[in-house]
Amino acid sequence: MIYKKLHNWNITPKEAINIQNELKKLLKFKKFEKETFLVAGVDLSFPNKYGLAVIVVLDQKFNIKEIVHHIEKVKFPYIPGLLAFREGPIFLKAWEKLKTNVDIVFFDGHGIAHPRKLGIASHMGLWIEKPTIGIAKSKLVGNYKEPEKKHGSFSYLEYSGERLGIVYRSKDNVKPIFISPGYLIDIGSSLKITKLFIGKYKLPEPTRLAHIYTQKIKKKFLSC
DNA sequence: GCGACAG
DNA sequence: ATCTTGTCGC
Repeated sequence: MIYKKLHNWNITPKEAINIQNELKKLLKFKKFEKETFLVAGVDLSFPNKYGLAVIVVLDQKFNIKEIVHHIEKVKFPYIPGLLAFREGPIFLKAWEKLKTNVDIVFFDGHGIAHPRKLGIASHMGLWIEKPTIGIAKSKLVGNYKEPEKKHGSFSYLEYSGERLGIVYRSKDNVKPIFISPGYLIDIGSSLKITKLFIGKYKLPEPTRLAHIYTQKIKKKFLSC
């Protein structure tokens, strides 16, 4: 798949923050209305000094339609708030190898639930020009009330007077997941679509499967 | 200055 | 994320 090159990746943390402040002005959100669609889940692992990105495409019945991956040396450190500058470039190389035209992409991390409203899901959404949703296992910023222990319960994640995401209990008695829209989708649709992809586990199938493959391919890579 | 801090 | 086995609890 193709994408729009919005800026260089060879930059300093300070420049990265400036880029985020500029890109957030381009964000748009809307209701997702397609009835039939394909989704993709993205995740990365880090064997040694390398970054390994995996993209798994699923249909609405959780059937795997395509899987692609890409490995290359990581060039940016992990800094809270700047995750996209570490994982984004590697994900985009994998995206180039993808042949299936997907309708929504789930990322491992936040969307607009970010200090500058530009988490990795929002950032990559702007590059690939597709609706994106951020699925994080812990919060980066914001306040919220702990959801009830029963699966299906949720509360809102608020930051600087705004509702940026949802804290959703996907299964009984498990830590909730943090759902936030990335780009071209609103909060309501993000929750609705995410619910459709929760199977037997806490994490939605797209990112859960991407994570499994990220670990599997990493082992092969390390053993040869 | 102190605490928080996606993966 | 990564280093790593068993183990407590639903």
